[in-house]
Amino acid sequence: MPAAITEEQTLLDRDALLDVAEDLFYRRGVQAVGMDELRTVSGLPLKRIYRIFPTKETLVVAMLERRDRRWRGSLAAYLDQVPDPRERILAMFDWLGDWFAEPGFRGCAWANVHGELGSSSPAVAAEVRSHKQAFHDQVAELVAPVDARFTEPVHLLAEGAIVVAGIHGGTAAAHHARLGAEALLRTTSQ
Amino acid sequence: MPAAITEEQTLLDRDALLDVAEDLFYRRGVQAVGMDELRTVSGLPLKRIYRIFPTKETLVVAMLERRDRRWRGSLAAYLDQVPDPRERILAMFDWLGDWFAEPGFRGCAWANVHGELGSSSPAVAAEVRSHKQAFHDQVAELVAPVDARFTEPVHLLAEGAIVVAGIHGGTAAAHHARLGAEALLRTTSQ
DNA sequence: TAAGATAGGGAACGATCGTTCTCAACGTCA
DNA sequence: TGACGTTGAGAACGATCGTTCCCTATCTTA
Repeated sequence: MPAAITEEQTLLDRDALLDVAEDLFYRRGVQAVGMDELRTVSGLPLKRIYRIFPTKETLVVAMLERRDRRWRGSLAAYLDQVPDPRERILAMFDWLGDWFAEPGFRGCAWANVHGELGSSSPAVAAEVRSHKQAFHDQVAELVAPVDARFTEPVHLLAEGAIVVAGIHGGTAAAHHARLGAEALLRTTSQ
Repeated sequence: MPAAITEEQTLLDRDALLDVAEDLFYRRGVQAVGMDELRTVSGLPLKRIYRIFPTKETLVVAMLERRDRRWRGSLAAYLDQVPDPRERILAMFDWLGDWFAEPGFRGCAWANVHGELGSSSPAVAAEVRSHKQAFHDQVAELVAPVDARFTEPVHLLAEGAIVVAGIHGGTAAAHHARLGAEALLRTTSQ
């Protein structure tokens, strides 16, 4: 009803909209959720949605961006609590296990979106690559204090665990990956 | 024009249709390819398509089934050429690298479809789980002659390599996974 | 208080989805 | 040869997609 929407309100709406979009897109896939459903669930008028995000594609990219910040931030905060470098590497797999155990866990949101839209939307594909690269670099920083040669296998164990957990459910993949990482780390003399 | 379609013709049409569906679904995603496009590209009348597969979902499941037989068969044939048990494990990563290098490689077809339809189609989700379980068991048979404790990490390295290669392209992930497997295998005394 | 600008609510747009139906044309068998 | 049954070609169906537009109601400013 008012005749002027503050910039602050726009940011609030933007965040509320991303909350709804992230939940629905992750649960059911991007193409299975229409803009009308985002309107219904968020309670925001379609006009406002399209003023904040001119297309569905930009909304998807923004959702992935914010999720990336939160996801990697949560991981970093968890790892910061572990002082020992070797234990910190293994803690990543504990963090993954906690994630897998969350209700509604359905694998890697970026990989899922990439499989669905990666070949038709360059913007989405770029955002997914950006996240995956950032996660890889985060693993590299985590592993470097022990032995940088373990960066790639540790990273691949983590990625493999995410995929397997996403399809089969449960936390077993995180434990298996952790055991694999332990075995690798043992190959370096202290 | 004829008034009776032989069972043999049905099998030929079925295979030709699965060829088209597998190619298009893998390249662009399932939801991005309509039944009309399958008709156009395959040259088969829509009526015949729906006689062979009563719904799009059954077509997707059949496509995944056949791809699973071929994919795992190709891997098994490649591994059969390698007599040494340790080398045979590493050869799996060479085979993955060859796969990653194929033009049009776009990651794991099963993971992609699972991300797109897994939450809305139980039949598709079951087929994906079946394939992933079968691949896991294939890795278990491959690894057991050396040391069964390496089954899970080797499997996760392979799954991780597939995801990373699907998003970033290139064969580097296969080489990294192979190096990781070599390091693991060295931890067991010959 | 009157004029102008912008908001919300939701209908409407053209396109496309998976699926079904119509109908003329043909092969098969009495 | 003629009735029947099945086919191919594609129109048509209702639903839904992302996006735009209309119109009334409200707030802001003169």
